[in-house]
Amino acid sequence: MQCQQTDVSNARDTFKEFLNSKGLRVTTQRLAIFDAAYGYNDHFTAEDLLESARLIDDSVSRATVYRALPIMTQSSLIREVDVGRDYKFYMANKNATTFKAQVICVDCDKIFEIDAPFMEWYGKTVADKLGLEVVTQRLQVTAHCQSDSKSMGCKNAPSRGNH
Amino acid sequence: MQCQQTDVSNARDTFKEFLNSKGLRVTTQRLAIFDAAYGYNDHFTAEDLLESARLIDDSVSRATVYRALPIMTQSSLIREVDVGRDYKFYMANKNATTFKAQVICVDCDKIFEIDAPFMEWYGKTVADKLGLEVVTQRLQVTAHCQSDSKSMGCKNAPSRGNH
DNA sequence: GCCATGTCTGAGTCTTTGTCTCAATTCTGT
DNA sequence: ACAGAATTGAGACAAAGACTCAGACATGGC
Repeated sequence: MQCQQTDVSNARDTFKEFLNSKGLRVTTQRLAIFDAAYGYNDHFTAEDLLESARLIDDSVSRATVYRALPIMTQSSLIREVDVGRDYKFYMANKNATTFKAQVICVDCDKIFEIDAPFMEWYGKTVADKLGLEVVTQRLQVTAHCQSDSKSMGCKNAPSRGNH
Repeated sequence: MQCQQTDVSNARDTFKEFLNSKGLRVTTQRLAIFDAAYGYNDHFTAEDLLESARLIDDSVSRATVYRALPIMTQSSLIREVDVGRDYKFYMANKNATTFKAQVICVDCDKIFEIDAPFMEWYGKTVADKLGLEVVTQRLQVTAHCQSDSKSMGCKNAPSRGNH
């Protein structure tokens, strides 16, 4: 817990440095939004983030959250997690960035992340073969997870927003 | 070209059979939408499809297009291609269905598809390890494709909807 | 510590994708 | 051809997210 807090503080400083380096201003709203984002241990949506940021600073507006998200994503402190819905998920990039696959349960809406190290190799292969400069890679798996005892514990009916 | 037309006719018949088998009706609108979809040699959005379908039958409404898309997807004659935008792309499933990765150029918005056969193995691995029943798998790569002579030919500025 | 400058913000409006409703229409089996 | 049920079009509706603009506020220079 204490260690976690130190991490968050470090990340916060990194974020401030990032803002400075880009000539962007360090505002209380941006910090509130950042802190809210790092308060999650799981995935969250823009609307989730708005709500949490408002607990820290109740004046934070929707527009500011939507404006802050691409900045935080660009800083690599936050990661976009696309799960093929009409809205996006985000996640604090607390761990070292290894290649991950997202497993999305079609029944209970939960998102699991698992290592997919071969994606690094795949990215290089694509870059070589096609002469492209790879920017991002995403591997998504949708699955049922409610079937049996081996499963990761989802036995819930579909619902939205409980992440 | 002639061969292609035969393919399209076959697909049309397959679609009619699919509708019948599901107790769904064969309507002029559904066929117009289907023909419009098979008229594309590339990816298209729901709005693109609405426009093209109206060239065949100008009474086709937006609601009917959106209602037809899941039916066509279910029939496997059309494939959903998610590229992490706020809207979905679709594609006629003219070729045999192998596992594909989508390469999306961040500069010119073009979508290339390339074989990614190892995804089948990966799906099985995930299923085994986690006790999940895999439903779908998607591998997306975003990249710059305008850099050099080896590239696939995109030298364009960003723009939307030119597929 | 204060000021001027230019960035950032909040509130609300607007856009876009996609869904829903319901009366009118049109397939389909008989 | 007919009845009955599925389908349709038009438009209302919903939700995510972008845009606008006047007022607020970081920031660097003094």
